Amino acid sequence: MFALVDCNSFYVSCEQAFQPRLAGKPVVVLSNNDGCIVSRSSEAKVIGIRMGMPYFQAKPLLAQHHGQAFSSNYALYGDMSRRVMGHLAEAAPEIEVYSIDEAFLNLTGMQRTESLEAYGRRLRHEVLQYTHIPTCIGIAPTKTLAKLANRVAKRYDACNHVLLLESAEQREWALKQVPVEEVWGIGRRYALKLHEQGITTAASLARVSDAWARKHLGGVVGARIVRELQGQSCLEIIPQDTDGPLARQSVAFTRSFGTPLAAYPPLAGAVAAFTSRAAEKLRRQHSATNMLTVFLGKSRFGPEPPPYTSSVTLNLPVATSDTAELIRYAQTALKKLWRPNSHYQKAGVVFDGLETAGQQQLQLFEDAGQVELRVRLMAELDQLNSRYGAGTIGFAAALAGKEESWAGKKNLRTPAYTTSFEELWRINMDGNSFS
DNA sequence: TCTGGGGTCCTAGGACCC
DNA sequence: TCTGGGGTCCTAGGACCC
Repeated sequence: MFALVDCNSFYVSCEQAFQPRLAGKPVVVLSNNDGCIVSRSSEAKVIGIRMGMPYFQAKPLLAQHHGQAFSSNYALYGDMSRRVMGHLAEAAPEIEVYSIDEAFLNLTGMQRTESLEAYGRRLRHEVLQYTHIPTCIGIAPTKTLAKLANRVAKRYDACNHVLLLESAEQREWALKQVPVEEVWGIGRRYALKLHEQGITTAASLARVSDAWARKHLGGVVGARIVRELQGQSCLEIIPQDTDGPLARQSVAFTRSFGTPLAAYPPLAGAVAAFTSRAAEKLRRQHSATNMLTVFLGKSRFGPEPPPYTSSVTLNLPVATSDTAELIRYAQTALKKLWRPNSHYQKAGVVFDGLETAGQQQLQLFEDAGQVELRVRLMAELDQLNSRYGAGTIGFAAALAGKEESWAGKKNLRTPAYTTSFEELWRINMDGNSFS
């Protein structure tokens, strides 16, 4: 059996954990650049604020209902996530941290001491008590059904945040409650296709043939979804080592600009800065890259016609994680990409083809001592930035045009209460209130 | 004025080789 | 008249996730 533990309105719940006065109010958290809504309290959902809604549209609604918006504070959310996951890891034999606010648990053998339903309720209570983060928990024989049970638990008050699907009758009932577009793995395109076929609920999707699923829902992926809905487990828990960051197969840093950019110099500055940040991520997971992509994006809402993004990919002769070297390659890519009289709204740098650092072959004629020196320089740089804050030290190329043009907005951010000494939670000792 | 960011996996089709 | 076929590798693009 699998459990899927999902934090409710996670970013908003993190803000509420430190500001109890926000309880019961419409509260939202904004995406980077304060662009759109990425997390909503249930009160915010009720007044009609949709996921992904641009902030400027949500603003009047929030004002009217005395709600509040916050810029996203990833230092805080990341740390709160680690606390929640740490507790879950202690409570189950195996855990897969699926996203910042979700985890799958393997519950094999857990029924011996208490019922799975009692276990789920106890777990939820403990997480709430230790972290102030509310969760919902779905428990079922497959990961896809556990996700579905979680959905139903979120929706029906009668479930009281926890739903166990054990018998065939329970499963059939739950499948009927969930629209097909809410099944894990069914996105907008597939949902449209399914509706055209008269398949509107998870229950009817569970009855399509293997061949049909293969043909119309992306091959093996679709076939797997259907089997999992039928109760046949096809997806295992993917555990990860708990110390150090999860090693990714690609690493990216992309951002929208504060204002659209046409001139080359500030774009070059932005791309250099984004390359630096992506290279830091690379080194943090002890990887080196042999493939670099730079892309530029134009506004989808402006007068310019599609395509909205264009990119250039370079295959590197030797895998590297050296910021200076990567900035040089990125500038080469940018020169190929940039067109005069275009107004760019965003840019990004992506590294693919990752290898474990230190395994790369030395380039012919390259001086080993020189390489060693560069590696140490990067390590020093990372340490300084980690101790004194991101961007304390970096490359001059990454500064061009920053303040005037490409740096984004983040005007409504709350303090990083738990990870920054400068921003610790302050308790006002001479009054009765927190400040 | 103002519309996010970072990932994964899969398939189709071309290039290339024998 | 007759013009192979199969395997592998790579990449672009689609679809999905949170």
